[in-house]
Amino acid sequence: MSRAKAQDAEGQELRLDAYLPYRLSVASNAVSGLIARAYQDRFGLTIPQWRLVCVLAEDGALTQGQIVARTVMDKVTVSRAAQGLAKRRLVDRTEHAEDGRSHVLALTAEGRSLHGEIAPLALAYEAALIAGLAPEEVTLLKRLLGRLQTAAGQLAGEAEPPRLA
Amino acid sequence: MSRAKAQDAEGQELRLDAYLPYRLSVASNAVSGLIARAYQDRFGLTIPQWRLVCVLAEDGALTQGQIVARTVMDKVTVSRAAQGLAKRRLVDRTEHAEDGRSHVLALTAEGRSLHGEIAPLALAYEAALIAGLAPEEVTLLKRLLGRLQTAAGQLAGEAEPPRLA
DNA sequence: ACAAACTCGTTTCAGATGATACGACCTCGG
DNA sequence: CCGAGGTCGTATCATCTGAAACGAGTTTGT
Repeated sequence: MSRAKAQDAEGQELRLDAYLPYRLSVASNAVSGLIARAYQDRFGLTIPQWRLVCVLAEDGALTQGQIVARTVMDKVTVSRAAQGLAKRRLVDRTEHAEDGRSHVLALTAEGRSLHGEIAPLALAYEAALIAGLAPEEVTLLKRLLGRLQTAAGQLAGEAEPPRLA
Repeated sequence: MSRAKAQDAEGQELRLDAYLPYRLSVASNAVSGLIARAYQDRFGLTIPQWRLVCVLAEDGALTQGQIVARTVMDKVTVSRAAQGLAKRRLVDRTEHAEDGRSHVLALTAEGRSLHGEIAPLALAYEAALIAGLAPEEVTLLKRLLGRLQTAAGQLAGEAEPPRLA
């Protein structure tokens, strides 16, 4: 009995299947793998490239730095994705007028057309994934994911680990 | 108006910030990065190694094949994680009595002791991550993640993409 | 005006990842 | 038996990733 009490005091014992970071990682890998294969097979796009196309279609022309801030990608990843897209003439890189270091990225007509093709497929995948869920569950899920992300960001900023219970 | 109607018929337009696979990936990367750094810095464990330690502590001795089935990891990943742990004498690899190809992995005393050290930290991280959430929200989140995982698995099995709406 | 310090983006390098091929072993049918 | 085909785990390779160094350009301070 004192053993059970000690466990309560420490929080529950650890079970991998119930461990949130594990569940999150497994679910994310399953979904990302699915999506990645679809875009790769159908359009020859990697996920970073797809994200670039997507934000450029949404926001118009952006510098790489802005894309790094907008999406949560490393600047190296963005750089490579931009090179790949530029080589295929899906985006246009023009010199930034006011800053000689920076380039402005924008979709070409072909890039916009590609985005128009992929977007319905992307939405169909999302719809298929959440087919079994109630709309309010989806809303809540997205909100919770956002909270986890910010919580992880804050904890990463702190040098110290969380206090042990 | 006919334009808005057409959008409705296709489902909403695509916005990256609201796109579930994106949100999931970003949240997972943030959490995994945090956890990975913590285990690496404090105990010199990679995430696959940590998962191995965890399932061995939970389930006792297992073969690598069983671990592959139990966790969702590639057999190559498991193989390398097991080698690393064996080199540090945290797990013991003994020949399988009935199958000469297979090895049985089990935690050594040192491995169990390490697990005892990490588990509270792991739980503290989880607790810190979900600090802002209601308990029933956490339960629901885990269930929803499970559903996404199975949905992704099913879709990956099918050759065809989801029907466009 | 000029040098130090900073930012943008690329390159390089080291580590992680997973598909594939492989060697070793087991099993099953003849 | 024994050979075909399967499974367990490892090795190899090609790819992806991000940390760090770097060149080019800009800003700041004096």
